[in-house]
Amino acid sequence: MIQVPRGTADILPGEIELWQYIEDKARDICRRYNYLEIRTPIFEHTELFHRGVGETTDIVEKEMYTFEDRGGRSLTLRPEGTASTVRSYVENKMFGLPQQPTKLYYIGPMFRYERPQAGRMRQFTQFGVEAIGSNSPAIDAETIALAMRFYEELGLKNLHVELNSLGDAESRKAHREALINHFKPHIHEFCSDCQSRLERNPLRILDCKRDADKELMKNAPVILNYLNDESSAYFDKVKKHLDDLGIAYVVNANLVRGLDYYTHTAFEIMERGIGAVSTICGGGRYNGLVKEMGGSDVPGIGFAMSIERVLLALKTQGIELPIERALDCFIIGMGEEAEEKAFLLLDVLRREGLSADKDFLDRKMKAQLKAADRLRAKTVVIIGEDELARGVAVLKNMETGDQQEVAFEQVASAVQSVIEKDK
RNA sequence: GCGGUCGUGGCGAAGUGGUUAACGCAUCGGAUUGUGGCUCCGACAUUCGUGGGUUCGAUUCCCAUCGAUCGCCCCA
Repeated sequence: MIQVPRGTADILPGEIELWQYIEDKARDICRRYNYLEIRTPIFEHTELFHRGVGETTDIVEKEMYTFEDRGGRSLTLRPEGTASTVRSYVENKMFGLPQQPTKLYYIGPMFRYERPQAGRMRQFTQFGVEAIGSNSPAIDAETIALAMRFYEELGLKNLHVELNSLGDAESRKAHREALINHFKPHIHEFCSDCQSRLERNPLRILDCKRDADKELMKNAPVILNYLNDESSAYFDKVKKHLDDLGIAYVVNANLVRGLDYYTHTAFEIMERGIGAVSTICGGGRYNGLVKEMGGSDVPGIGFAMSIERVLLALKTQGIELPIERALDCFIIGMGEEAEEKAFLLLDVLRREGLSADKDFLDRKMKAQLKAADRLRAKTVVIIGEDELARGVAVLKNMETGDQQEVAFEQVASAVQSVIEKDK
C-alpha cells in the first residue's frame, strides 16, 4: 500500500471544515485590516531563498526541498512565504500601486525537510501577512495586533507575545562586534554549532539551548543595550502602540529570528502546551530585504503562522469551532419508478439551493432512514408507489417526527419552510 | 542528522512460543414485509507493517527494514 510521504498528511472531511473555518476567518480579518491576498508559486528559483532567507540559516543549510528540473534549473519548494512575496513585490513593481504601503497576505503550503513531530510537518500551511513600504512603528503594531485579534476571535486564550528589537544596521553591527569579542576567547567551550556561528552569525549563538546555562551566555551583550537612539526610539513607539491597543507583551532580549535581514522589531506569539514547540506565530521587520531582492531600499514587516499549530492550540485549549454539518433533505424513493421521481426531485431541491441527497446503495427503507439520520438530515422526503400515483410525497421533519403530505411541486418550498421553522 | 516508544479487522484495543486471534465502535442483515435516533440477535481478520533468522511450531523471541509517534537541534 502506498502511503503519504513522511511529514505530510491528508486532511479529510470532518477535519477540513476546521481548516475552512480558520481560512475564512483569516481572509475576513485581512479584509478588515485591508490586506490583499497574493498567491505565488509553490516552487521558486533556489537562489531566491539563499538570498532572501539567508545562507547561515538552518532552513537554507539543511531543510530545503531542492531539485533540478528537466531544464537543469535548480528549484526549491518554498520553505516560507516572505521571500516569494518580496520577490513578487519587486518583480511586479508593486511600489507603483496607488495604495501604499503594499499590504499583502497569503495562505498556503510550505515545505521543510525535518523530522516530523507534534506541530511540525514537512508540508505545513502558513497564513502570513507582509506590509511593504512603511517605516511607521504603527504598522509593526498593526501586524502584531492582526495576529492577536485573529487568535482572539477563534477563542484562543493565554497566548503571549514576546518582543524584541534587533535595531538598525548600525546597531546590529555594534552588537555583532560586541558578541564576537565576548565569545571569541572561550568559543572552544561551546558546541560545534555555536563555534561555526561565531563569525557567520554570532547573534544566533544566543538561541542555542545546549549552551544556554553557560555563564558567558548569561552575561552576553544584550542587543537592547546596543540600539542607537533612532532604533531605541523606534522600539519605544512600537511598544507604546501595543500598550495603546491593550496588547500585552514581554520583552525578550534573547529573541532572535532566523532570517539575516531582520531589523528592528522581532516577535513571536507562544502557546505552551502544543508540544515541544510553542511558537504559533513569528514575525518581524526586514528593512534590508527588498533591496537585497533587487528592489529599492524599501522597508517591510510581516509575520507567518502555521495553521497546523493553530489547530493544535485550539485542541489543547478545548475550543470547539462553530461548525455545523447537516443535510437539508434526504429523499427516499421506494420502487423503481418512485426512485426515478426521487432522483428528479433531488435536482429540483439542489437547484433551489438546498443540500440534498438520496440512497445509491439499494438499501431498504429502514436503512435509508438510518442513513438520513447519520447525515443529520433535517428532513426526509418519502415517495412510495402509492404516493407516486397520487402525485404527492411524504415530508418528514426529522427533528420532531411530524409528517405531512405535499404535492411534488410543493416539495422544495415545504422543505424550506420546515427548515426555517426549526431555526 | 541523533534518541525513546510503538506497528493486531474500516477505527480503537486485548492477547499467547502451538491452531477457535478477546472485546468495543463503525458497517451490513434480522426482530419491526414502507419509517431514524433506544434495545436484542446475527454477520464481518486463512491473519497479527514488510523481509529474513531461531524453533518441531512465531502474531508472540532475534535481526533488518519501512512507517507512525514523541523528544533533541531549529523553527511556523
